[in-house]
Formats: sequence, structure tokens, C-alpha cells
Amino acid sequence: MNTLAEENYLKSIYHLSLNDVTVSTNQIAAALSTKAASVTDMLKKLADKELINYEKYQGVTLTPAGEKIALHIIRKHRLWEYFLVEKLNFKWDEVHEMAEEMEHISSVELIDRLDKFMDHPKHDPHGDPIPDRDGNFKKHELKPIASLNVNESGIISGVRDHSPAFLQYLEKQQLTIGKKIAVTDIIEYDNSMILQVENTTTHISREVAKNLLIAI
Amino acid sequence: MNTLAEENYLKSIYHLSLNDVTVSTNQIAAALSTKAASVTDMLKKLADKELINYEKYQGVTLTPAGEKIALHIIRKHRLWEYFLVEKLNFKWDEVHEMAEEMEHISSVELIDRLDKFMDHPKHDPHGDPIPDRDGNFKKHELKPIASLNVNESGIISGVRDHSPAFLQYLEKQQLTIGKKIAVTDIIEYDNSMILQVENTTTHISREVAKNLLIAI
DNA sequence: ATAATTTTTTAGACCTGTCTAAAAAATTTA
DNA sequence: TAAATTTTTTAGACAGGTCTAAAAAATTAT
Ligand SMILES: [Mn+2]
Ligand SMILES: [Mn+2]
Ligand SMILES: [Mn+2]
Ligand SMILES: [Mn+2]
Repeated sequence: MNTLAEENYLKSIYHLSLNDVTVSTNQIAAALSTKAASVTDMLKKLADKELINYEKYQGVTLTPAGEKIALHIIRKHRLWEYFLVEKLNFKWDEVHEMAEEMEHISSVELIDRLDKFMDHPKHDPHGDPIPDRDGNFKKHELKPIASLNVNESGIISGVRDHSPAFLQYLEKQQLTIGKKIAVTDIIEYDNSMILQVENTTTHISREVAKNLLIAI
Repeated sequence: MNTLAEENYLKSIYHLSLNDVTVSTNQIAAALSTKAASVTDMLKKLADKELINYEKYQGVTLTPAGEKIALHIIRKHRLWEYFLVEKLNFKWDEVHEMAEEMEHISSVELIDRLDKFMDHPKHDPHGDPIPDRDGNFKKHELKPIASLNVNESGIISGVRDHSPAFLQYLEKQQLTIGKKIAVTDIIEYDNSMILQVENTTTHISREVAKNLLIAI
């Protein structure tokens, strides 16, 4: 159907489209750790297949067909991540690279059965929504803890940074998905925040507060 | 590490080596549905990597390193087949193509956890042995039902033909792994065999009898 | 033992996906 | 708005893997 490279480009374009309406050649190159010239080559191929809208120098957007493919890859990625954590007991910081390979397994029937086997999970281990087989999901509105004021609270529901280092740090601080947090103080000097997390008090930097998301 | 193509070649050579000490270029080409010229190209690469012993015109054998890789791919293939049947409820004739893709997922930790998740199965859904992480397995000695005489019996433990058509036929006749069978009669005219399978009587052709294996 | 046939290898081409270097276009700066 | 800078595209090359056609070696038949 589509090559591995094509799938990875479509997925990257989809993710980048969440922040910008149109996605640039250089953004894609950075996301895929490749060179701008290679991206241009691939954009032509994807445009020929009518998976993206592309005018040279104007950046790209996904066509409905391209978005559908991207969402299917993302569905597979997140279902496999859920499987790895819930069934094989991996930690949430260990599963991304494996899922990067597994998301390219092609069988639709397989992924539907996997979905059923796990009781149709709605979110992956990092709080990201899992699209259904038609690509639909309700995008939960999240905001960073950094946007809270003192005495405001919320439930941890996602992360903006998916790096193992960040995820391991959060795990150690018990700042995991589903935990209720409240802001007890904000240090004026560096804008760092003191949080109440269940029975314990935790001090996080502004940087961390920006990358840790709560449900609105 | 190794490319997908290299892994498929090593696996094919391994399987072909079970029937012949040395494996020919044409045999590999047929097994992989490719051309002899392509095989020769790849054999040079695998010989350069010291994964096969290759002298031109002399056929090939796997080196210990090549065999280790082949067994690891086969381990993954069979564990995924077991997963698909036992956990996702696929039928035994549906899983091979999916496993052909899944066997190339690289993580060793993943496959060890999968093995543990399923309680270290010793055989795949077709009765083939699953190598352990070091590539060891006890090769069960099997013989075709065709080698039995009247009144002899055995337990169905494997198949020689893995095609969906054959597997579906066996399923319909209840001739599945683990079933005890006894030969009640052999028809002289065409050498077809009458079997007692639990409470029912089944009539199978010589062709089927040759491809259905019992433990010795 | 020679000829005919089959198997295997070589030669040369092509496709995908990547790269570097250089040219062209767009954007930013002054 | 002209110059400097940045972004993007083009040109040309290369590696992996495949193919067809033809040559070479091995095997089988006569
Ligand atoms: Mn991920
Ligand atoms: Mn995730
Ligand atoms: Mn199989
Ligand atoms: Mn099998």
C-alpha cells in the first residue's frame, strides 16, 4: 500500500499540523532527522498520490486521504503502546521506540482485535487519545500546569514532552496520568511551582510545568 | 542490524536446510518468489557478513551466526502466531501472513516479555517448536500419518503443508493439533485412509496423510 | 566423450530513498 | 527597497534491492 517512509512522513506532517496550519519542509526534515532535499523529493511523491496538498515553497497540508492514513498509523502506534504497558508491563518511557516499528504492521483485522482484546482503550499510556477505526476521537482539551494560579487544581492527563528522560522524572515524582494535583505556591524568583500531589508536596520547575498537562 | 531482506533470506535458507544439507540458488529463489540473479547478489552480501558459507556454484549453508539470526526470527514468528491465535482468537490458517511482518520487530526485550506473558509456549499453532532465547528447542520427531499401518495410532502434532487451504480442511475434519487418531482401514485402490478421530470416522486421501504428522 | 539441458553467475539497468552542493525563491534586515 | 540571510528546490550521486538478458559452469542425456 504505502511504504514505511511514506507512512512516517504522513505521520510527521499530521503531528506538525497540530501546531501550524501549514507545515514547512524544514520542520519535516527536523522531525524525521533527515535533510530538506530528501523531504522535497518525498513531498512530490505524496502530492502525486494526492495524500498532501503541496505547492512548491508554500508548505504542505494533508488531504483527507492523507489524514486518514496518518490517523490509522497513530491509532496503531497508541494501541501498541497501550498493549506494551498494560499487558507486557513496560514502563511508559520504554514503549515509544517499539511502537514506532509496530505501527507499520499492516493488518486492519489485527489492530481491531487488539483493540477489542484491551477493551477499546481511549487513551495511550501518555494520555494521548486513540482514534477509532474510522479515525475519530474526541480531542481532550488540555492545558499546562504552568497556566494555573495558586490554589487551582486539576488532573494530570497528558504530557507535551514524550522523551524518556522527562517521563522517568515524572514517574519518580509520582506525577503520572490520572493523579490530582493542586498548586499550593508559585515561587516568584524563578516561577517554579509547589504542587500538592495526593499526600505529598512536590516542587517543579517552570519548564516541567509547561510540559505537564491537565484536563480543562 | 540486518535488513528485512537479509532476515528473510536467512530464514528461508534455514528452512530449506532442514531438507537438504546444502541449499541451492534456485531453491531460495523459489522460496522467496524472486529471481536466481537476485539471490546470487544477496548471497554475496550474506557471505561478506559471514552469515553463510558460500562458494559459487556450490550452494550455501548457514554459519553459526547466520543460524542464530534465523532461529531468532523463527522464534519471533512462532511466538507472534501463538499470540494471534491464543490471545486474539485468530484461526490457525489466518496468522502466517501477519507473523511474516511481526517477526521483524527488533526488540529482544519485547519478545521475551511476550514469551513470558503467554507462559513460555513450546509450540506454535501449527505444532512447530518455538526456540528459546538462545535458539534451543527440542526437535520433536514426527512422522506422517501415511507411514502408519492399520490399527496403529498417534497424536496429531504437526503439519507438513502450512497453506490456509490445507489448514482449513483439517479444521473442518477436526484433524487439529493434539487430537488422537487411529488408522482403521487403508483402501487399496488409492491408498486413502480411514481414521478414527475421537468419536468420529474420517476418510482422508494419501496426499493429506502425507502432510499430517503425528508424534513418534 | 560430446552434445543438450539446466543451473548459476555476471552485466547492465531501474526504482526507492537518501545524501551533498549549488541554484533559486522567499523572508528578514537595514 | 536593496542587501543579507534563510528556506526550499534542483542537480547529480550513491546504496540497497530488484529485474532481464546473456555468459559461464555444472549436470544429464546420448
Ligand atoms: Mn509514542
Ligand atoms: Mn504515546
Ligand atoms: Mn507461519
Ligand atoms: Mn507456524
